[in-house]
Amino acid sequence: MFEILQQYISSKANISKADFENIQSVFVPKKLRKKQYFLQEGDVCNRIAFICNGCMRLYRVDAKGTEHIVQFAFENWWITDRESALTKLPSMYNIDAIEDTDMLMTTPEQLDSLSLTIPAFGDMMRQLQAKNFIAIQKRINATLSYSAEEKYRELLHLQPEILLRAPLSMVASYLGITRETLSRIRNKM
Amino acid sequence: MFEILQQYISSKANISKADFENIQSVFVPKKLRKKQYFLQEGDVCNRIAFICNGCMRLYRVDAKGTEHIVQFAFENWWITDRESALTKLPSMYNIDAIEDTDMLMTTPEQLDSLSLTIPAFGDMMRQLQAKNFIAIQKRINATLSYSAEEKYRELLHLQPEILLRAPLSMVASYLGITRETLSRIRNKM
DNA sequence: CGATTCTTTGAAAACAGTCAATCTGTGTGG
DNA sequence: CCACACAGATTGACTGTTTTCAAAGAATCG
Repeated sequence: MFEILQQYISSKANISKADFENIQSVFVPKKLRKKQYFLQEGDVCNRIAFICNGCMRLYRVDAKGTEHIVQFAFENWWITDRESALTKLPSMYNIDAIEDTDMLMTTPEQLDSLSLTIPAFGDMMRQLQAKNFIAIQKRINATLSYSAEEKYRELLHLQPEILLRAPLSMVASYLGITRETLSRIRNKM
Repeated sequence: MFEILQQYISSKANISKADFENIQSVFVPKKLRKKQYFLQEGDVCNRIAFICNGCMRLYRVDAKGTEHIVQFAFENWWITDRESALTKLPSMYNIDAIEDTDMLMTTPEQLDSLSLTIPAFGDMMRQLQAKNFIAIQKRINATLSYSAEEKYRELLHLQPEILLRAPLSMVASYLGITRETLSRIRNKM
């Protein structure tokens, strides 16, 4: 699993072997079965995971019991609840695996301290956050501007991998529409 | 105007007078009239502004000509289009003032270099980005989970200042609903 | 095969959008 | 000081989209 992390890092930043040893040393490998939780609502999140293999989701359950998926994460993505990690308050989100998943786990604090001691790593993390922010802002935009069908078309265009790997009911939840509506849209197209 | 920035910074980070001199030196004061643009769609954004006084909005105009407000910004907020600033590509957003506004302008690059030379300032900026990310994630959540009325109630609860300072048509655009729907919701309550 | 999980379909109801007209308040110029 | 224009907010009637609820139809897995 560490090779995957190494490949990922070396594709994004110029980091020496020695530094990579340091980076590697803060991670712990972990496997999750499909449906297994990484974080449950009510728990404080003090972990962040790098996904080597598999697929996860971050979602919230509303008062009526309906799930709303905020984020999917695949290979070479990071996943955590930043809010709870920052505030140390119980999380309102759940994170679980939607496929059997291999990941490398560490804490946000350890990533921060790596960022300080290895500037190139810090730059990489900042780049990452910036891209993340941009992606999420685009999503706000899509949610505000588009009808159900347009949102689906945009997803098809920008993130087709989600459609290949997540069940349609989760795709619907991610788009903020019902399964039934999504089913009808697909049928029409 | 610089006193406002100084107050803001000293409330968030422990920074010496000398360092503050350095920080101050990269900012240029600028006044915007109501309706004046800070950024127009199609231009590359290479500026970031700290708002000392007034109120601005970041929004997109869709194919039908409808405006969608992504963000409001008030006193002690920063505003920019991170996407265009990072990619150096033309922006798809507009930023303008919805009140006469005093601001302090600089470039993202200068903030980055300050972050490197003054670690406490860098920490502050990272904290800020993290909070920003959390806020925007909550907004995704609201957009996905709530009906028009629930979104309005949440706004009333979490960001009442928007209702006090922005015309209702803009509030509606921010919530992703029409003026008319917002008007009817308010009437009913 | 049987059981679970996921997807589709239909009909009715709720919700929000559209269009057009009216109303309200504010500020400007005669 | 009044009349007018303008921007913003409201209202009503209508249309269209999406949800809801209930049922049935695939697909997957042990």
